[in-house]
Amino acid sequence: MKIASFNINGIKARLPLLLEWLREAAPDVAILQEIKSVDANFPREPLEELGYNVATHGQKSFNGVALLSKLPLEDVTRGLPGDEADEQARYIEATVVGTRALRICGLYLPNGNPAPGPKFAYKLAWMERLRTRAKALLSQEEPFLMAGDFNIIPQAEDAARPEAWRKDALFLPESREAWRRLVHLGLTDAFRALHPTREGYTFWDFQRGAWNRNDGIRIDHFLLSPQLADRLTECGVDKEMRGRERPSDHVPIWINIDS
DNA sequence: ATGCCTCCCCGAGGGAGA
Repeated sequence: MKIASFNINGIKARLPLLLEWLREAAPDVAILQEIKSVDANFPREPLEELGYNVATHGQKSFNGVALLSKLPLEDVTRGLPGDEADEQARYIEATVVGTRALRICGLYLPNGNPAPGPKFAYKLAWMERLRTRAKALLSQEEPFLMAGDFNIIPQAEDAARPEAWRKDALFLPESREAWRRLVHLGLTDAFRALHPTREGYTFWDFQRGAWNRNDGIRIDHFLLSPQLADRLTECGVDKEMRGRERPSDHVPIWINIDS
Protein backbone atom coordinates (compact mmCIF):
# COMPACT_ATOMS: atom_id res chain seq x y z
CA MET A 1 0.00 0.00 0.00
CA LYS A 2 1.33 3.40 -1.03
CA ILE A 3 0.54 6.36 1.23
CA ALA A 4 1.60 9.91 0.38
CA SER A 5 1.52 13.32 2.06
CA PHE A 6 1.49 16.62 0.18
CA ASN A 7 1.18 20.22 1.40
CA ILE A 8 -0.55 21.62 -1.67
CA ASN A 9 -0.64 25.30 -0.57
CA GLY A 10 -4.18 25.95 -1.75
CA ILE A 11 -6.51 23.48 -3.48
CA LYS A 12 -7.89 26.11 -5.84
CA ALA A 13 -4.46 27.03 -7.20
CA ARG A 14 -3.10 23.47 -7.12
CA LEU A 15 -5.91 21.26 -8.44
CA PRO A 16 -4.36 20.72 -11.91
CA LEU A 17 -0.98 19.74 -10.44
CA LEU A 18 -2.64 17.59 -7.76
CA LEU A 19 -4.67 15.66 -10.34
CA GLU A 20 -1.59 15.21 -12.55
CA TRP A 21 0.42 13.90 -9.60
CA LEU A 22 -2.36 11.56 -8.41
CA ARG A 23 -2.54 9.99 -11.88
CA GLU A 24 1.21 9.51 -12.05
CA ALA A 25 2.06 8.56 -8.46
CA ALA A 26 -1.20 6.70 -7.87
CA PRO A 27 -1.08 6.59 -4.06
CA ASP A 28 -3.74 4.47 -2.36
CA VAL A 29 -4.01 7.19 0.29
CA ALA A 30 -3.10 10.88 -0.01
CA ILE A 31 -2.84 13.13 3.05
CA LEU A 32 -3.19 16.79 2.12
CA GLN A 33 -2.37 19.98 4.02
CA GLU A 34 -3.08 23.67 3.48
CA ILE A 35 -6.18 23.13 1.37
CA LYS A 36 -7.10 26.77 2.24
CA SER A 37 -10.74 26.00 1.56
CA VAL A 38 -13.96 25.44 3.43
CA ASP A 39 -15.37 21.91 3.11
CA ALA A 40 -18.23 23.06 0.86
CA ASN A 41 -15.84 24.51 -1.74
CA PHE A 42 -13.45 21.55 -1.86
CA PRO A 43 -13.48 20.03 -5.37
CA ARG A 44 -14.52 16.49 -4.46
CA GLU A 45 -15.81 15.46 -7.89
CA PRO A 46 -12.56 15.43 -9.92
CA LEU A 47 -10.90 13.52 -7.09
CA GLU A 48 -13.74 11.03 -6.83
CA GLU A 49 -13.48 10.52 -10.59
CA LEU A 50 -9.93 9.26 -9.98
CA GLY A 51 -11.35 6.72 -7.55
CA TYR A 52 -10.76 8.49 -4.26
CA ASN A 53 -13.00 8.76 -1.24
CA VAL A 54 -12.63 12.25 0.21
CA ALA A 55 -12.74 13.55 3.79
CA THR A 56 -11.97 17.19 4.53
CA HIS A 57 -11.47 19.40 7.55
CA GLY A 58 -11.27 22.87 6.12
CA GLN A 59 -11.58 26.50 7.12
CA LYS A 60 -11.71 29.79 5.28
CA SER A 61 -8.47 31.10 3.74
CA PHE A 62 -5.95 29.28 5.92
CA ASN A 63 -4.88 25.83 7.03
CA GLY A 64 -7.20 22.93 6.26
CA VAL A 65 -6.40 19.23 5.83
CA ALA A 66 -7.90 16.39 3.81
CA LEU A 67 -7.65 12.66 3.28
CA LEU A 68 -8.06 10.90 -0.06
CA SER A 69 -8.31 7.12 -0.14
CA LYS A 70 -9.12 4.46 -2.69
CA LEU A 71 -10.30 2.32 0.23
CA PRO A 72 -13.25 3.53 2.31
CA LEU A 73 -12.45 6.11 5.01
CA GLU A 74 -13.95 4.91 8.27
CA ASP A 75 -14.38 6.56 11.68
CA VAL A 76 -13.30 10.00 10.46
CA THR A 77 -12.53 12.47 13.27
CA ARG A 78 -11.63 16.12 12.84
CA GLY A 79 -9.47 18.30 15.06
CA LEU A 80 -6.67 17.45 17.49
CA PRO A 81 -8.01 16.66 20.98
CA GLY A 82 -6.87 18.62 24.00
CA ASP A 83 -8.07 22.20 23.44
CA GLU A 84 -11.74 22.93 22.89
CA ALA A 85 -10.92 26.58 22.08
CA ASP A 86 -8.60 25.69 19.18
CA GLU A 87 -10.46 26.52 15.96
CA GLN A 88 -7.62 26.00 13.49
CA ALA A 89 -8.25 23.14 11.03
CA ARG A 90 -4.97 21.24 11.23
CA TYR A 91 -5.77 17.63 12.02
CA ILE A 92 -7.86 14.76 10.67
CA GLU A 93 -7.93 11.03 11.40
CA ALA A 94 -9.51 8.09 9.64
CA THR A 95 -9.17 4.34 9.43
CA VAL A 96 -8.54 2.58 6.14
CA VAL A 97 -9.07 -1.14 6.00
CA GLY A 98 -7.09 -3.15 3.48
CA THR A 99 -6.01 -6.60 4.54
CA ARG A 100 -5.51 -4.95 7.94
CA ALA A 101 -6.87 -1.80 9.56
CA LEU A 102 -4.62 1.26 9.61
CA ARG A 103 -5.31 4.50 11.48
CA ILE A 104 -4.16 7.52 9.47
CA CYS A 105 -3.47 10.81 11.25
CA GLY A 106 -3.04 13.74 8.86
CA LEU A 107 -1.61 16.90 10.35
CA TYR A 108 -0.50 20.44 9.57
CA LEU A 109 1.60 21.42 12.54
CA PRO A 110 1.74 25.16 13.35
CA ASN A 111 4.68 27.09 11.93
CA GLY A 112 5.35 28.89 15.23
CA ASN A 113 7.08 32.05 13.98
CA PRO A 114 7.92 34.51 15.30
CA ALA A 115 9.61 32.87 18.27
CA PRO A 116 9.32 33.60 21.08
CA GLY A 117 5.69 34.73 21.12
CA PRO A 118 2.11 33.45 21.22
CA LYS A 119 2.44 31.60 17.91
CA PHE A 120 5.47 29.72 19.16
CA ALA A 121 3.67 28.87 22.41
CA TYR A 122 0.74 27.56 20.34
CA LYS A 123 3.11 25.37 18.33
CA LEU A 124 4.70 23.82 21.42
CA ALA A 125 1.30 23.28 23.08
CA TRP A 126 0.01 21.69 19.85
CA MET A 127 2.98 19.32 19.80
CA GLU A 128 2.28 18.29 23.38
CA ARG A 129 -1.34 17.56 22.42
CA LEU A 130 -0.05 15.52 19.47
CA ARG A 131 2.19 13.53 21.81
CA THR A 132 -0.78 12.84 24.08
CA ARG A 133 -2.75 11.58 21.07
CA ALA A 134 0.16 9.37 19.98
CA LYS A 135 0.35 7.85 23.46
CA ALA A 136 -3.36 7.03 23.36
CA LEU A 137 -3.02 5.39 19.94
CA LEU A 138 0.04 3.42 21.03
CA SER A 139 -1.87 2.07 24.01
CA GLN A 140 -4.51 0.70 21.64
CA GLU A 141 -1.85 -1.31 19.79
CA GLU A 142 -3.49 -0.70 16.43
CA PRO A 143 -1.10 0.16 13.57
CA PHE A 144 -1.11 3.89 12.90
CA LEU A 145 0.85 6.65 11.27
CA MET A 146 1.11 10.40 11.73
CA ALA A 147 2.01 12.20 8.54
CA GLY A 148 2.02 15.68 7.12
CA ASP A 149 3.71 19.04 7.31
CA PHE A 150 5.35 18.99 10.75
CA ASN A 151 7.13 22.33 10.29
CA ILE A 152 10.10 20.76 12.09
CA ILE A 153 13.66 20.44 10.80
CA PRO A 154 14.77 17.48 12.95
CA GLN A 155 18.53 17.86 12.55
CA ALA A 156 21.14 20.11 10.92
CA GLU A 157 21.56 17.66 8.04
CA ASP A 158 17.89 18.24 7.18
CA ALA A 159 18.64 21.77 5.95
CA ALA A 160 20.89 23.00 3.14
CA ARG A 161 21.88 26.01 5.29
CA PRO A 162 21.15 25.07 8.93
CA GLU A 163 22.76 28.29 10.21
CA ALA A 164 20.00 30.27 8.48
CA TRP A 165 17.39 28.52 10.63
CA ARG A 166 19.04 28.79 14.07
CA LYS A 167 16.52 31.29 15.42
CA ASP A 168 13.54 29.97 13.46
CA ALA A 169 10.62 28.14 15.08
CA LEU A 170 11.22 25.21 12.69
CA PHE A 171 14.69 24.56 14.09
CA LEU A 172 14.85 26.06 17.60
CA PRO A 173 15.99 23.63 20.31
CA GLU A 174 12.53 23.66 21.97
CA SER A 175 10.87 22.60 18.70
CA ARG A 176 13.33 19.81 18.02
CA GLU A 177 13.09 18.68 21.63
CA ALA A 178 9.31 18.40 21.29
CA TRP A 179 9.83 16.40 18.08
CA ARG A 180 12.20 14.02 19.87
CA ARG A 181 9.77 13.62 22.78
CA LEU A 182 7.15 12.52 20.25
CA VAL A 183 9.45 10.20 18.29
CA HIS A 184 10.87 8.69 21.47
CA LEU A 185 7.47 7.30 22.40
CA GLY A 186 8.49 4.61 19.93
CA LEU A 187 7.65 6.07 16.54
CA THR A 188 9.80 5.68 13.42
CA ASP A 189 10.79 8.57 11.12
CA ALA A 190 10.23 6.58 7.91
CA PHE A 191 12.53 8.59 5.66
CA ARG A 192 15.50 8.60 8.05
CA ALA A 193 15.00 4.94 8.97
CA LEU A 194 15.47 3.89 5.34
CA HIS A 195 17.83 6.66 4.19
CA PRO A 196 20.22 7.57 7.05
CA THR A 197 22.27 10.05 5.00
CA ARG A 198 20.11 10.99 2.01
CA GLU A 199 19.15 14.66 1.48
CA GLY A 200 15.34 14.39 1.58
CA TYR A 201 14.27 18.05 1.40
CA THR A 202 10.52 18.55 1.05
CA PHE A 203 10.27 22.37 1.03
CA TRP A 204 11.95 25.19 -0.87
CA ASP A 205 10.88 28.81 -0.24
CA PHE A 206 9.26 30.68 -3.12
CA GLN A 207 11.63 33.56 -2.39
CA ARG A 208 15.31 34.16 -3.05
CA GLY A 209 15.56 31.48 -5.72
CA ALA A 210 15.61 28.77 -3.07
CA TRP A 211 14.66 26.03 -5.51
CA ASN A 212 17.29 26.94 -8.09
CA ARG A 213 19.95 26.90 -5.37
CA ASN A 214 18.52 23.72 -3.78
CA ASP A 215 18.20 25.68 -0.55
CA GLY A 216 15.71 23.22 0.95
CA ILE A 217 14.60 21.78 4.27
CA ARG A 218 13.08 18.44 5.32
CA ILE A 219 9.90 19.30 7.22
CA ASP A 220 7.26 16.87 5.88
CA HIS A 221 7.42 13.55 7.68
CA PHE A 222 5.92 10.12 8.20
CA LEU A 223 6.00 8.78 11.77
CA LEU A 224 5.07 5.11 12.04
CA SER A 225 3.88 3.04 14.98
CA PRO A 226 6.09 0.03 15.83
CA GLN A 227 3.83 -2.54 14.15
CA LEU A 228 3.68 -0.45 11.00
CA ALA A 229 7.42 0.29 10.94
CA ASP A 230 8.03 -3.45 10.67
CA ARG A 231 6.10 -3.41 7.38
CA LEU A 232 7.85 -0.35 5.85
CA THR A 233 9.48 -1.19 2.52
CA GLU A 234 10.05 2.17 0.78
CA CYS A 235 10.04 5.91 1.43
CA GLY A 236 10.63 8.60 -1.15
CA VAL A 237 10.23 12.28 -1.98
CA ASP A 238 8.86 13.43 -5.36
CA LYS A 239 11.43 16.23 -5.60
CA GLU A 240 10.90 16.97 -9.28
CA MET A 241 7.39 18.21 -8.47
CA ARG A 242 8.98 21.44 -7.22
CA GLY A 243 10.24 22.20 -10.72
CA ARG A 244 6.88 21.88 -12.44
CA GLU A 245 4.61 24.67 -13.58
CA ARG A 246 2.84 26.55 -10.76
CA PRO A 247 4.24 24.31 -8.01
CA SER A 248 3.51 24.24 -4.31
CA ASP A 249 6.47 25.22 -2.12
CA HIS A 250 6.31 21.65 -0.72
CA VAL A 251 6.66 18.36 -2.60
CA PRO A 252 5.02 14.99 -1.84
CA ILE A 253 6.60 12.43 0.46
CA TRP A 254 5.40 8.83 0.32
CA ILE A 255 5.84 5.39 1.85
CA ASN A 256 5.13 1.85 0.79
CA ILE A 257 4.09 -0.74 3.34
CA ASP A 258 3.46 -4.46 3.11
CA SER A 259 -0.27 -4.96 3.23
C1' DA B 1 17.02 40.93 4.81
C1' DT B 2 12.70 44.50 8.72
C1' DG B 3 10.88 38.85 3.62
C1' DC B 4 13.38 39.37 -2.66
C1' DC B 5 7.25 34.94 -3.82
C1' DT B 6 2.74 32.97 -3.76
C1' DC B 7 -1.34 31.96 -1.68
C1' DC B 8 -5.69 33.68 0.33
C1' DC B 9 -9.28 37.25 0.81
C1' DC B 10 -11.55 39.77 -3.45
C1' DG B 11 -11.49 43.41 -6.84
C1' DA B 12 -6.85 47.08 -3.17
C1' DG B 13 -3.40 45.78 -0.76
C1' DG B 14 -2.64 43.26 3.60
C1' DG B 15 -2.05 38.77 6.30
C1' DA B 16 0.20 34.39 6.34
C1' DG B 17 3.48 31.28 5.18
C1' DA B 18 8.58 29.22 6.66
